[in-house]
Amino acid sequence: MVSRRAEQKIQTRRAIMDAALRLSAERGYASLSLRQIAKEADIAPTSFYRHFEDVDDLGLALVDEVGTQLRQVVRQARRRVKTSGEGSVVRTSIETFMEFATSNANLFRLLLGEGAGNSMTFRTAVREEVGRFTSELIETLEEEANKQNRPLAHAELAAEAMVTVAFNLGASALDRTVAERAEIVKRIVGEVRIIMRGAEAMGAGWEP
Amino acid sequence: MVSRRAEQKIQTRRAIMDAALRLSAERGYASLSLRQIAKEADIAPTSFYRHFEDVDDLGLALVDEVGTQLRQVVRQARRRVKTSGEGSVVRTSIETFMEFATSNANLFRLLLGEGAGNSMTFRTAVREEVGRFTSELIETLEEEANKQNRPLAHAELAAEAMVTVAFNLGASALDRTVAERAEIVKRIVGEVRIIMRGAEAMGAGWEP
DNA sequence: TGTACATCAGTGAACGCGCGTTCACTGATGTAC
DNA sequence: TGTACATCAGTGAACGCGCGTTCACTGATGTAC
Repeated sequence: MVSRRAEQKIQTRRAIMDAALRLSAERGYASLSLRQIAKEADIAPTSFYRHFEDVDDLGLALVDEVGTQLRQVVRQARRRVKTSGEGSVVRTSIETFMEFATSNANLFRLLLGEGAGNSMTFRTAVREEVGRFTSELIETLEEEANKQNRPLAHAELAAEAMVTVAFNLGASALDRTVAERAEIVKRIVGEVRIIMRGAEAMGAGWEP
Repeated sequence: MVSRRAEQKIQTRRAIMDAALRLSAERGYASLSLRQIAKEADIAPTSFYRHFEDVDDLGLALVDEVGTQLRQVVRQARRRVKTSGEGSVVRTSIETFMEFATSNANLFRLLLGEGAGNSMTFRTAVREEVGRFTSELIETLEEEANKQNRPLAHAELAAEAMVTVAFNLGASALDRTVAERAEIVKRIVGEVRIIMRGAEAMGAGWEP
């Protein structure tokens, strides 16, 4: 699979995916047409079929890609904090996440902008990708709790709430101006802190 | 505006809105076509224009309707708890909310399933409706905090996080079986409690 | 290395289809006198 | 009350358009000998 032909094919596939991302940023993934994508990618509409079964199949490939990238980036940030030993892991994760979301708005919108409105397969794929992300956050929370000897109640619930807040407010930030976006990031950090505090309070057996 | 003609017109308008809701439950609002809606409503495609400017205009009317209904229902539940004096206001609100969401799945999906992927006007309208809901929750939280003499920190952030969690997990519950749905409701309640606890902990000046 | 054949990414023409929108219309309902 | 006219919700034909998909093709690249 290193022949000129194979390389060319991979390149075209890439062009199609990039074209779809560019278009979905403008008009949303749900309204993409095969012909629009083909035109944007500079290929004949019929050539699309050499790479994907249909537009939905392309969507799945994109969701997979954005999910993988996002988890990679956040994992790296977490590792950086761990080894350097400075900064809060949770907070750094959120900041890195928002950075990624902002600079990969097109990819990210795909993961969140479009919960419903699309085919069932697509929705399921998105949900799984978000689930994978949540799982990694649960692990991080539990590790951190053990290390600091601060028990956490309901790490799964706390993680799910954090991811839901970050992803959804994060998605809403993409439409906004830079100033508004900064404001939203502040709110996300504040809300995640409240959740963290609540989980710690419940873990400590603290009763109001 | 009580003439036979006017009554008829209102009835047809209702038929169009109901048709759109039925169809959007199956295929999602974003993929509705004017002709499909007209067919489902048993009118000629051209008659649609006697009631709405275009499909987007119909969407705005639906968003307005579902938002108003939802706030009304939750407000009533809150009042009931207040006057009877039994049960937690917050918890009852969530339960009522989920009941509404479940039994008005079509309307509700419209409010949440479709954050992006649609026109900017539509997204803005949805956001405003959710904002109105959040505002009412903030008031409730503050009233409750005063009454119980349990100070709350960042009521706005806490309310936003609660609404985000409830709306989004709530929306994801609509696709599921009854058993899975019950499970999700439990998770929402758990997560909202964590948020509540966090806000109280921060308000009490509790530091870990 | 040269030749003959196989592969296969990319193509262009053609298809039938559902779409949104326009237009001039119909005929029941409403209004003025 | 009866008559003449105005209103206007609902219509059916027609339009041009972009859509997804099929098909037989081309010609560069790859492979076997």
